[in-house]
Amino acid sequence: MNYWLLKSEPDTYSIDDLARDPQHAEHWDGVRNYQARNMMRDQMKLGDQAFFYHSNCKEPGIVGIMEIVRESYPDFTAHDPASNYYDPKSDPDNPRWYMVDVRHVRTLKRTITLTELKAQAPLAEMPLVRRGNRLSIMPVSAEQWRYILTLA
DNA sequence: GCCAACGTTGGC
DNA sequence: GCCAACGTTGGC
Repeated sequence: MNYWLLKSEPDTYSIDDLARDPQHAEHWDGVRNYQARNMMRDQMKLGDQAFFYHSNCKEPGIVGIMEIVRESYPDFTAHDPASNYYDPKSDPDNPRWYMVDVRHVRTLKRTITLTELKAQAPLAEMPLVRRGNRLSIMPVSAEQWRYILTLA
């Protein structure tokens, strides 16, 4: 099993939105970066777990845990002109972008803030805490996963 | 709102 | 294939 960290801006889609969904599950759409797409498309497997990370907000950090409940399939929002994620260059017959389905596992009692994560020596290698990293999907090692959970 | 860092685009 | 210009991300 693999572990991941998925970023979302809470103003757009928050952990509460996911928890509120009747199925507690949603498609993770709008990934428009090739590196992130490749990881999602090629390495994200059913049953993998992922941290839900709130970005670009007052208190950026890890707020919850999700599980991958459907492996990658074409991101239909890329072909919807009304969508913010519309990509006219993506051919529906040869989709450029993919998404997975995630299920809410639990919301942490508190946010593990980016500031706090940056202060942890065992997490120094995480792309998240490294300068200038903007990947919206990144792998988390089993060691890092366990360590982060001890902070919660 | 600022701006550094990074990815993408497209002319050449 | 290079690289300047531009757009986006996301912390602060």
